Amino acid sequence: MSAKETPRGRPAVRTLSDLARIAGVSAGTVSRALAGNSLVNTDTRDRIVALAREHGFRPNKMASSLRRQKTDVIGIAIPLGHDRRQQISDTFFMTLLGHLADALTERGYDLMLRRVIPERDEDWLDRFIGSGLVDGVLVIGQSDQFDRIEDAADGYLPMVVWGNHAEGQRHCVVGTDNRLGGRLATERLIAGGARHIYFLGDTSAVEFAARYAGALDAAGRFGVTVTPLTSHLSSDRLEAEVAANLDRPFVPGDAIFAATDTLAIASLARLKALGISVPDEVRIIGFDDLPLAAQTSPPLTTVRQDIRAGAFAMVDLLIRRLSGEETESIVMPPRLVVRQTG
Amino acid sequence: MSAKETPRGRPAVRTLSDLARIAGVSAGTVSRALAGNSLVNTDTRDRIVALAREHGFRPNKMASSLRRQKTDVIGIAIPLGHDRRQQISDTFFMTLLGHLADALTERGYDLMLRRVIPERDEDWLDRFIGSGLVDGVLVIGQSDQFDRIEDAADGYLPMVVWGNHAEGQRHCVVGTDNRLGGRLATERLIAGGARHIYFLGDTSAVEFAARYAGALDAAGRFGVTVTPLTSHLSSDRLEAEVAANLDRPFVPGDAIFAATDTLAIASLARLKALGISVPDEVRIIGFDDLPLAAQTSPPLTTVRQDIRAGAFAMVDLLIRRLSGEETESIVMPPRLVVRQTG
DNA sequence: CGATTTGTTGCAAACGATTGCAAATCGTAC
DNA sequence: GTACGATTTGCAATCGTTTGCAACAAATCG
Repeated sequence: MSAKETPRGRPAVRTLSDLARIAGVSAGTVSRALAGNSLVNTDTRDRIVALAREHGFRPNKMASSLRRQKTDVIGIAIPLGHDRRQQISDTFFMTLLGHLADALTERGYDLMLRRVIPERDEDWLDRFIGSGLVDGVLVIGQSDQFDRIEDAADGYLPMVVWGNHAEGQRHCVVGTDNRLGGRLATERLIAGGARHIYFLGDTSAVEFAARYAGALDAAGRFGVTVTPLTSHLSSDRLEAEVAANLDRPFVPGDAIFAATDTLAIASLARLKALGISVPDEVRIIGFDDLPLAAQTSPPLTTVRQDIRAGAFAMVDLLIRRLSGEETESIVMPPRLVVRQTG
Repeated sequence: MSAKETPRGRPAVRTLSDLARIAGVSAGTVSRALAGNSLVNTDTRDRIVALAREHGFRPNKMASSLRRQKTDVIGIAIPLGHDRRQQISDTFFMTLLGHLADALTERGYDLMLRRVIPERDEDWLDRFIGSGLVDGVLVIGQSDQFDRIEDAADGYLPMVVWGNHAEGQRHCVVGTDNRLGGRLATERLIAGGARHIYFLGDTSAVEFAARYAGALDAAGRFGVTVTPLTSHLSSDRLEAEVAANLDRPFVPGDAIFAATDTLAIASLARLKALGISVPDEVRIIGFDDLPLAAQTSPPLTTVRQDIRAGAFAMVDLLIRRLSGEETESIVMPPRLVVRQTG
């Protein structure tokens, strides 16, 4: 009982050498046999593969990674801005993550998830990149870390970021044209008679700032005013902040453009509680088109981001960058989905 | 330009030996210095740490893991049953995942996510465990893989599963008392006058089967009938299946117990579209108490699972198992949250 | 039958960090 | 001035896999 044993009482076969001894060949041969495609006699290979299966042997990935200088793991970093402690559970990011998992799995990569709080750890991105743990990095959301991401991008090719695209930026990004989206939503509200628009969201996040800017673009052209109402997304603050922000007298011509469906849905619920009719008294448009948007009552008018397409685009770009290509960013067009709230 | 260079043009310092040469010490000393707590002269340590920072050096985690036989990574496996292609984006799992990420990060572990399709890969769990990539494994949902999980648990201690607890099972599980939850929901419906209950969900998944069983328990005692209506959770089928299942004449005394809030919310929307009033004509109770449940209209009555507590419990158990303890399973009590639909 | 090719295998050196052990240094006490 | 203990440091083996190179056998050719 000195050596580690399997449940069935056989001494465990843990290394290539163990298996090699049993098979009566060298470790190198076993390695080649299990790798499949190399130059090993077919009979030997089959014999070794059979033995490996029988003993439940699997090669140690750490050793393999070290030797090959390749881990077949893609890192996914989720920077959580100071305010949004719980943002990782934000539906949008989670949906994106799900699709990324699909796309990466399909290509044979594992995902390593890292939740990051930038102000507790200045060095988060370089640490992740330099750890040798991952072959490439996907960053979900720029949060307030735009500059740090730019810095990292200078010395590190295999990185793709979900977020907003700014003129002349150096890191490769996939995202929706947030400014255009903001413009579309606002134009729609104005066409419906809005004279004063409340923008609900945290404009210190780059992507939301762009949506806000789009709203201003449209509003400016029609002489409509836009008032930002700061609301954060963390589930513990969201409801209270929305409630506080909507605790005001609404007058005809008021409308709400929410930076996110999550905020729009919370607003909808809040206004209903206040006895304010949507869309008759106040119109609301959201952003994202989460699956739920279609199921609220009344169904939410919103700006659609194609999350699935975005995820697959990110993975595609990353794979190309892994082989050295300097890919361009992709900005996807948003689409206004008109339902009943605005 | 022969060696790899940093953006600023210095030759890159990639290994302990590189840094050791610069610092004029041996690699071992650098290792100890960076590890912090060892027996190195304070001055030398500070000097080395400063040099490391200056050159942006970080030790290679692969090599470290290999040598220490420890990765500081916890694997999270998400088995996707045959029908639920997209289940990874199911809100419940995503919320759980978010909390797991919180809890693990707090303890200094990284997460390695693996989406798994059991019937395409019989060997998924053993492969994950044996890869040497992870120190321990959390499995999110048993799907239809109960037996395989049992097998793996025999030879592998550091594994904790989210799911249903069955009498005498060997793997350590954290979950809600699904049967009790089903009973609570059903009793409530019956107390409200229900004479016939439709169970909406896929009873081939263990956890849902238990909720169904709980419904039968309660119904049996009161002579009420329960009809299962199979509905899957994958986002591409959900809406259509719910629609099809609810396309029937409802009579007074009919009520719906949905295996999941997601299904309950879809039902709510569907009934509204059909002009059937909830809860006046049909009462609905869901399961999970997702954040959205409070925001539907009318707000959803549901059975609450404490996802956050569950996640932290899983991590806690796993940590204890990592140090050799044979922990017991934890079954958490569900709580009926009465809102307005049932 | 010797020389060359082809096909398989073994050998041993990586990959980069960690760590037990031995060696070196320093200070201090006798 | 030597001896002893306490710190610091260096040396070298190790984790388990991969892979270039050389060795070997079998097969082909002249």
